[in-house]
Amino acid sequence: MSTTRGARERARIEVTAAIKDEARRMLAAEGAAKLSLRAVARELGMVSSALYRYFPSRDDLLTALIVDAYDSVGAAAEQADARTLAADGGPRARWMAVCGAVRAWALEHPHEYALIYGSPVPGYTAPQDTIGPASRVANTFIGIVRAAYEGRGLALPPLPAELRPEAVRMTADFAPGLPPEVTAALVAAWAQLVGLVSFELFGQFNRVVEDRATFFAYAAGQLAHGVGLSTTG
Amino acid sequence: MSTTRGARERARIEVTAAIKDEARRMLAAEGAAKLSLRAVARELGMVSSALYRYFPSRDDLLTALIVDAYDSVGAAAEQADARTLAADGGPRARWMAVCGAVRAWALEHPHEYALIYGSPVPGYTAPQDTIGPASRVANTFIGIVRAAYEGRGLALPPLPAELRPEAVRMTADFAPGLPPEVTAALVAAWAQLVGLVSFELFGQFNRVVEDRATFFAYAAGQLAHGVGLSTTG
DNA sequence: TGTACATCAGTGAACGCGCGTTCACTGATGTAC
DNA sequence: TGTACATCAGTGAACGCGCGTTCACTGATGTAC
Repeated sequence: MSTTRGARERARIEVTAAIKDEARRMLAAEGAAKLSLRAVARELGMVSSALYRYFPSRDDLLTALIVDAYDSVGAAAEQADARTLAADGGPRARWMAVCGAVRAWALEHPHEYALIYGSPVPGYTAPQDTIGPASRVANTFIGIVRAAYEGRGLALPPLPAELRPEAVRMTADFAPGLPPEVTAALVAAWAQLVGLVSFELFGQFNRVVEDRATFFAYAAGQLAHGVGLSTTG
Repeated sequence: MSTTRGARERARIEVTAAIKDEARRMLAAEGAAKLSLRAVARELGMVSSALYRYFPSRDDLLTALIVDAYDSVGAAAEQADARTLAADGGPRARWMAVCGAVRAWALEHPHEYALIYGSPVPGYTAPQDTIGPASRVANTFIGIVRAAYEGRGLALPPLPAELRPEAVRMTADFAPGLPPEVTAALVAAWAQLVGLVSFELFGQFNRVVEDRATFFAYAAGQLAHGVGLSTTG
């Protein structure tokens, strides 16, 4: 009974996965706005109404894809960090590795990247479920900087007085124990990193930057410096 | 006759402008993907086919909106710079003013911002016409940094050797006369600035950064530092 | 082990909707002589 | 100044298309006794 019920359940899991895979393929081909339940069903040889057994609406399918995308880039970041740590990399090496992993993931999954870091999909509002997975990459960076801080410490210029309360609050909210200077610098660096990747991915570097990998490594190094990670390590 | 022909031409200009205005309003209400010729026509009390007298296709209307958006943010940046310059602001003050102007424009025109700096519109490829207007903001920053460089000079760390050829090429292409260190830092700063604005606008700062204006000013100051603009001036 | 019943995946038709674009047309405005 | 002609903005109907979602249904799979 647990095995037979398991059979039906396993089938359900497989079909759900197949729907998401096909949806991801369509996302890559056409973009989020053109993602349609009917087209996904057609491609899978199902009738469109059958998809409603798996996703109650188009928006729920979108949400599932968004959660998966956050998890996918989060896992890529965590793995890059773990690998570097295992190879005795210091905080700066880990920082660079994670930046590179985010960029590599984005280049491999441009439409999933656009889904989570690009312009919001019109008419769609992200539900609560996306919050947890959304923070995995940021948490990886926090971990790196925390390790550096607890090691040799981080030297950062003092915060402007106006920002201090906000930085203290942010620190308490999601990076307790870090100095507020570090938290503020980290949030800025994270936004700036996404700016770099988005520019490359969305074509803003066309006719401007040719050697993108080298340029990205340079800019990621700048960001590391911005959060107080020195050139060594 | 020049006046009569002028009458017809003036009417044409007015209707063209009305179409673009209405399209912009719909952009703000629904986003680029939902922009439809039929809806614009409906709103203007015209029949949809009439729009084809003014724009040969939906994509051409989009292109016109994109060009206008680039010009609009470009003008905002240039004006902020000119005002600061007129008030005897130094390069750093000008930098901060232009960063703030870009952010302010983005907050006022979120969908037009998304149109030019967000994820690309699926199925649309920008024609040549957009290149010129697209560079107005960047050119404003180049002008500021050039003034600083030709004044007291800018102290920046040396470039990584691998990036030098690329930085030299970029300099020759669009910032001749600047040291390559400055060009590279400037391009990175520009991408990072857009990252900051996008995070705020696209909701990535929800539950993270509350006091966005203060945070932005802090981050823009960091960017100024990154291109060698010191705290004075 | 066998039977009666419940669950649930998938079907096929239908609903009402909006879209971009084409085309032959009307009628007003502008031009040439 | 008046007339014949050309230009061109706007009309209305039509084309073919795809979409999300609902609903009553069939038939296979699983469950309880």
